[in-house]
Order: sequence, then C-alpha cells, then structure tokens
Amino acid sequence: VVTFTTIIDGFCKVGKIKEAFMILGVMVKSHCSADLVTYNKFLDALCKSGKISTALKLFYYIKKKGCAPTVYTYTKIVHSLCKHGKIDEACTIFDMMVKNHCSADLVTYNIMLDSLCRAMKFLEACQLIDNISKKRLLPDVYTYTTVIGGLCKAGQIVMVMKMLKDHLAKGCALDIVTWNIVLNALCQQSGSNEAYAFLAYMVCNGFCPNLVTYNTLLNSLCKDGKIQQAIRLFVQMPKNGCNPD
RNA sequence: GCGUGCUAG
Repeated sequence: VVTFTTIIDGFCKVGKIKEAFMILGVMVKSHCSADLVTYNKFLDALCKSGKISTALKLFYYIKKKGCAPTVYTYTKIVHSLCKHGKIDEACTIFDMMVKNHCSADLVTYNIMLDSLCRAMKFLEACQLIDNISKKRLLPDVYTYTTVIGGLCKAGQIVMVMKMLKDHLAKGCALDIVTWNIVLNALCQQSGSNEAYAFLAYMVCNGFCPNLVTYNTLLNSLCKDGKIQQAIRLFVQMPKNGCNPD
C-alpha cells in the first residue's frame, strides 16, 4: 500500500489526478487495496484543484465502504469547504465527526475558528473557543494567532494589544506570523506611524522581522506617501537577513 | 506515505 500510495502521491502533487486514479486501478488488480492514507491523497488533490463536489462524493463513498474516515480525512474536507466559503457545510461535516466517534482535534478547531473569524461570525467563534477549553485541548501558536487575527478583523486593536502583552508575560507561544498579522491590522486601522512604532516593540520583544514584515510596512508607508521612511526601512533589510523580493 | 495561520503581485 505504501509503495502505491507514494506513486499516487507523486501524480497528485503534479495535478495528474486521472493518472493517479489509473494507479489505483493497477493497485486493485494487484490485490492491494487502498487505505485511508491513499484516499486522503486523492481527497487532497481534488480539494486543491477545487473539485469539492467530487471530493465530497469520494468522502461519502469511503464512508459507505465501511472505512471510517480519520481526523485527517474530516479535517481536509472541512478545510476545503471553509476555503470555498461553504461554512455551513463545513459545520455539518464537523458535527458529523462527533456522531462518528472521530473527535475533532486542535487542527480541526483551528481551521473552523479561522473560517468563522474570516466570515465575521465572531459569536460562533467565541463558542468554538469555549468548546476547545471544554475539551481540554491546549491552544497552540495557530490558535492564538487565529484568535488575535479574528480580533484584528473585528477592529479590536486595543484588545489585541492587551492580549499580546498578556501572552508575552505568560510565555505563550507566539511567532513572527502573529506579529505580522497585528502589524498589518495597525497599518490598515491606525496608520503607518503606529505600525512603525509597533515594529520597534516587536524587536524589543526579541522577534526578528521577516520579508513579510518588511513588505507589509513598506506597503503602508508608500501608500501614506512616506517615501523617505520607506527607503530608510528598505536599506535595513539586507543586514537583517532579508533580501527584497 | 496524509491536515491549519501573515504582506504584496
């Protein structure tokens, strides 16, 4: 199974789904049946190429066959539905997990949380956060970042700043992406001066700007007509190990 | 051998 699945993965990665299905045919003829990892590869490829309805069909086929989809399978489908704005359908699948005794893990929750925030469904997002703690799942960097990103989207910059401070004090996992999200929100909601000051705050806390950090701030400075400041920032990039792209 | 987050184009 591993050999065939690896080949199938190869075809899927380059978008040759039909060829991958042919390998599946060869596989069956060799009396080797596909397992969930194999199916997950197909689902992945189908989802990535936007063929959600085909993916959903395969998903239901897998279930009908008596294979119990794994957390990975469910999560992929949930993610794909979310990405295409089909949050309600994603919720349906999400709820199906409980019924099928395959409980959602942190990745699944993070994905749902992110999609709810993107759709500005903050009430539902809060309920989801409650469920995460009820299930005694420990939030990770993705969770924190998603929550902070959601608050940014809701225009709650003050609360975001409080939360950042709190997380720093508690030593919660944060990374450069978290900071970049806040930086971007500041650029849009408070202007480039605030954002510029925020960069200094970030560096004070031991985080190193990356290419996205620079691009975000440069974009904002240029939009505000602050070309000199932008140039000053631009020339700092190489010595911080960031080559402009 | 499989799943989640940031800017711009």
